[in-house]
Amino acid sequence: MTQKLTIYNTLHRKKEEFVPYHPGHVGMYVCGPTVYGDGHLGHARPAITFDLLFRYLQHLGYKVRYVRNITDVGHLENDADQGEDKIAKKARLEELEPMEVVQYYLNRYHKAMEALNVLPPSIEPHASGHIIEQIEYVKKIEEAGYAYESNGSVYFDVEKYNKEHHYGKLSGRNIEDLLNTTRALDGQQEKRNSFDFALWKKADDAHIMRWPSPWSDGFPGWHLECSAMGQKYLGEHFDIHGGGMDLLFPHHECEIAQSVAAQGHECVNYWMHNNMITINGQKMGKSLGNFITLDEFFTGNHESLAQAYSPMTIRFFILMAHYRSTVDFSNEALQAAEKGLNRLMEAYSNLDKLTASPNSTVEIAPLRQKMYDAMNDDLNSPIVISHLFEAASIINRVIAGNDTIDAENLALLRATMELFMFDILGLKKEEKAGSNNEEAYGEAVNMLLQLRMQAKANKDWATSDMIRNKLTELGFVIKDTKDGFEWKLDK
RNA sequence: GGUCUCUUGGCCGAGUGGCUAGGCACCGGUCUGCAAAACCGCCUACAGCAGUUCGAAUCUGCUAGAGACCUCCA
Repeated sequence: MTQKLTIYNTLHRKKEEFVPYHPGHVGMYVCGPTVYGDGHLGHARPAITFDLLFRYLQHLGYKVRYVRNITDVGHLENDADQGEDKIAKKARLEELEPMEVVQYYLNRYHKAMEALNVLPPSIEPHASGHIIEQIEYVKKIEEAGYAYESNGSVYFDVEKYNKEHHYGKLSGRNIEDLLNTTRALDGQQEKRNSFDFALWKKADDAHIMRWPSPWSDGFPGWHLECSAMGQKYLGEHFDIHGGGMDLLFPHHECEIAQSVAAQGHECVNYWMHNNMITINGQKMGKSLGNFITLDEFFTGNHESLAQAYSPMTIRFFILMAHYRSTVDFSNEALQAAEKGLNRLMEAYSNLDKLTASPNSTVEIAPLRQKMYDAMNDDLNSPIVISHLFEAASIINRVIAGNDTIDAENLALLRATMELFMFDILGLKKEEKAGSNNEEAYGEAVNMLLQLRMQAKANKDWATSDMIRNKLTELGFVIKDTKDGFEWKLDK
């Protein structure tokens, strides 16, 4: 492990050298999707960002346990008291079992992730499968004195917690600000303070998804699953917790409060947050209804899309921006990504055409190190890509005769492109979207036979026979008909 | 309203005190029967104003604009 990775820690608002809690091992938790709808472009961002990190950490030699949860319970529709579980609501609309809805969208999510070449995490725990752990977690917070029960629900006592700890240390808030920004839509008499958050919610009669607990039949609060499952699979201390910036507050802030309350200490060393994808300058999100699903990108079936964009184009597009910057979606930007990616892929294919010279006018080792430097600098994928384009340029210049490369550098060039393009950035070759090989080859055969017809008309028997003989040799059976031809492949 | 962030060339997007990425598009050239690709070259930007400095896209202040969070959200 000669490379020194630095990552931006949201907790301290600065880049820090990454030092794992247990040498050689990394525990990493990332907030996954709520599976009550199709994944959209915004979901691809954290998946790809932390896939990049996962791949790079593994390349550096760490044994990584990567946990990405599936939220399938507990998110409330509107404000905490009147809302009903999002998944339960959707289920009733579609007259399906809640878990049927979960399974349906989870399958589709996995399919999209696979298309994007996002590696599966080590563990993908479901919130619904960890109700017991969550109840135990609430008990611990209760025992520590940071929770109170109210009408069958349990809330976190933020005011009390804040007397001994800083509630808001991650998001840069303080409790006074939160008091001043009380929302008009509150009306939550159960809570002592508007900023208290639910640990356990009593379910009303209409609520389908419910579990028994010491307090009521109900469901866990939505910050709880990450604390409980993170602790279960990664321990009381682990290295990295990631997610979208929009989860910073309140979700991750509450997680910290929960773990400090339950365990007496924080459990995460590095908090990482990816920025949002915007559309017309606005965040792409469910609530705004301005999202484009991944399937729509892959098929081009959306009014805002000028064409279909392949999964690798989407992946490359996301990697062309740094994960902490916003990325604005536009057809021009995606088309630029598509063309740029093609250029890289073609250059990689052109490696086969290179022949080594005794002398080299290019040196690959410094270029390779620059790619490492960029990755080490808080996963600066745009810089890595710029150096990949430099590598592509070298390949093309050697072919054009403007540069020469020796065998050693050529081998290193190939290894470097494979390492960074395929292993670390996770790009892969893909068939052109919508193309059908067999159909295209068939049309080419038709064209040859058309040419043969013309040759026959011109009594150019040499050309006509040459085409027929050559095709027969290749395994085609040609039959002349009264006004044309037929062919089939006899294999 | 509170807290925070951002504003880079036609478009996307790095860069955080001097060496001024990269991609896409455009334009000129080489190559080519023509084209495409490739190669060579061109375009040299940092919202505005003021300040700090030998020197600022980069630091400070103000102004303008945009966005995020404060409510489920990747």
